[in-house]
Amino acid sequence: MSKPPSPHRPRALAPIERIRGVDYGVLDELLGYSLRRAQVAMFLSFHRATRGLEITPPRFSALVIIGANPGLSQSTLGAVLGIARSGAMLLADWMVERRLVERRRRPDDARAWGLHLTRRGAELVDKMKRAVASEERRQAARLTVPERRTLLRLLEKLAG
Amino acid sequence: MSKPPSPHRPRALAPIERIRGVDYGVLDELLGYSLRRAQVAMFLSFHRATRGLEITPPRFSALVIIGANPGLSQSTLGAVLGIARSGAMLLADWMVERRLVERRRRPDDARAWGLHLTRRGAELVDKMKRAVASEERRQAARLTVPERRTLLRLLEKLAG
DNA sequence: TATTGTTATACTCTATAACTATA
DNA sequence: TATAGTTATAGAGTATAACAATA
Repeated sequence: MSKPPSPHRPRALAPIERIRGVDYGVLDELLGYSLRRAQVAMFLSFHRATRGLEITPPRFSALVIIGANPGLSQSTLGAVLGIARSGAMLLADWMVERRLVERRRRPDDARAWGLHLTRRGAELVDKMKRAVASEERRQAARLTVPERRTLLRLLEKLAG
Repeated sequence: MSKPPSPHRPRALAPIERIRGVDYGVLDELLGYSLRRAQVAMFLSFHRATRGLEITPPRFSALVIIGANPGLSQSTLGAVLGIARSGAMLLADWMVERRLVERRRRPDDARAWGLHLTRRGAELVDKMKRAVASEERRQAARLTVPERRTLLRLLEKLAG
């Protein structure tokens, strides 16, 4: 790989500690705040799983989605991830540069690209899926198995 | 108020829709992804509650924390919010400029500022607390009351 | 030496807007 | 007219590093 030794900064990776002696007031009763804390915790878990790779949650999601939906257009990818077309394009550029994804013209619509995982991309996704799921299980070990299932269900219900 | 008509962009406020016909693969089973979707949903709820105000979740959290802990230092505020000292300072500047917060010297430590809500700040926080909690109840109406309580508990347990 | 606040700087992510090619 | 992709630009948020004053 002809990539420079990755000036990839570690970017302050620490959980949001609960500070002793501080009163969190109404924050402790708000879903928004609890969600953020939980999300930071899971982000750290994700980071442990993908250490050394240059992967972020949106990049991981994009690769998984492309793997499950070969030929997906960039616009649809953006819609799935909840980002603008222009951002989806940058994401696609990033994946293409690393030869994880290929753009192929679509026979049905000459405007759109179809995104496809390369062999290399598929292998990486498989590896990451396993690592992320495994590290997630480790983090979620704070919960019982039924609790984890309940949490997933309630989150889904909340997000609608 | 002598503030310009707020060049405050609305910043693409839309939920992350589930796109029909797209296979989400393993994402549907990962807590990380579900947490993000739920968090976006709650952010939108937060935004509806604070519409017109220039408030963001970190600013709201900061004001609540300062209200509950008068005299808090900027460094501690940063630790509570999980951001760097320099960012906590910018946050404090923002609140001081709007006369929501005052910096007062602390008798015990001449290096640190103590942060205090002004009258105006306290009033705003009270108003926002009610609005955010009320809008959150509306969003969380997708859940039953015990479900909401369970969700809060599981999130807390997960974040540790 | 360590910590608080401060300043300067840089980087990441993502949005908006305008443009082009095609539908 | 509408949509996919592209490009350029801008802004929010937050990090790191270095410095002064104080502990």
